[in-house]
Amino acid sequence: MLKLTKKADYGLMALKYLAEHPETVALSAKDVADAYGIPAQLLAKILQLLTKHGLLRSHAGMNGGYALARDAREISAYEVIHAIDGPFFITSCTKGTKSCELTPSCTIKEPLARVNETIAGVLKSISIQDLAEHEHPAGRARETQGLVELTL
Amino acid sequence: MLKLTKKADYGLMALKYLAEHPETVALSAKDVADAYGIPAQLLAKILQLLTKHGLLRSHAGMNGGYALARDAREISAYEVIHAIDGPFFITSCTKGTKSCELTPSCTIKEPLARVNETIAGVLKSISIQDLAEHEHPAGRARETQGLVELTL
DNA sequence: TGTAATTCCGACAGAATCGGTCGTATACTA
DNA sequence: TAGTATACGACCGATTCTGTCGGAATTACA
Ligand code: SF4
Ligand code: SF4
Repeated sequence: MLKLTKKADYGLMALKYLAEHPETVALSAKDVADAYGIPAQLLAKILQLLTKHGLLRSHAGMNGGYALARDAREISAYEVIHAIDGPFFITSCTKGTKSCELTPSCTIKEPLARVNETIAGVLKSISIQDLAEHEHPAGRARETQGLVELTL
Repeated sequence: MLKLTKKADYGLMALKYLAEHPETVALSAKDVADAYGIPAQLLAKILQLLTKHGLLRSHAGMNGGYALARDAREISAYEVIHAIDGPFFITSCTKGTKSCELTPSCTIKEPLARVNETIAGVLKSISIQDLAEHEHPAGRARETQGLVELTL
């Protein structure tokens, strides 16, 4: 139910971690996994996905690892989710293959498609940088403020 | 992955259908199920859930069925989802029971909680009425417009 | 009073998705 | 050449989701 997968969750954590260590050339999957207690092999696969989608740059071999492919503020949460979990749809229709078979009779897929766009917009408006900035427990620091318009 | 369950989907369809038939006193689960091709017994259980949460009023026996408990514009998509799928959380933490065990080390749950609130806000701003109004294929009719604010 | 329609409820099974592991191949560095 | 790290695919157990079944309680109506 409208829930992020843990893989996406882990991916966001990892990217944030990388964003917080800009000085290092590259961090290995294991480094990041250990920092949070994420299963290392699983995170490795996630980082590979992110690399394949151009969000990270990887380097094999000793002292290898991963680094952000662009500035943290140019990577949106939407991209991360999309890279890890595939196309973003809140409904089962529009899902390319295997759409729900009552698509023809369904009368709410249109409005839901707009809801989908709205939520996607929210996700697109959030950058890794935004996640990293808010260490501050009390959020009294400069606040990123996005305005999302919903037109049904 | 950030996807509506089919139950919630069906629930929304059913409520919309009820909203479109205000003249009838009550419609049986089977009536609605047949109208769209939804498995009848499954829809029955869904409608029962919605009843238990006060979104519908039910009446057993012959000529019984379900009717909206309030005006269609007073019922939000959020309530429907909440009634059917339970508490709304995009993350696995904050989920009361069985939270993800790396909640302590996790540094993104705070920002994600705000994203959660934002999306919940989007859902709350959508009423059954909104869904029902937009039969019009080309959405050039009066548009419902909500503004959702995202503050990370 | 009896019967049909209908809600109500719990249990359950099959399917799909998800989380995580393993094994191996490949690439890079020293 | 040895060691470190990514790359990739197969696989499996756990969980969640979808849908079905069976039966009990309610109500209308003949
Ligand atoms: S078609 Fe209607 S029911 Fe089927 S998935 Fe899309 S929205 Fe949900
Ligand atoms: S704690 Fe962090 S990792 Fe665990 S669910 Fe919440 S957000 Fe995801």
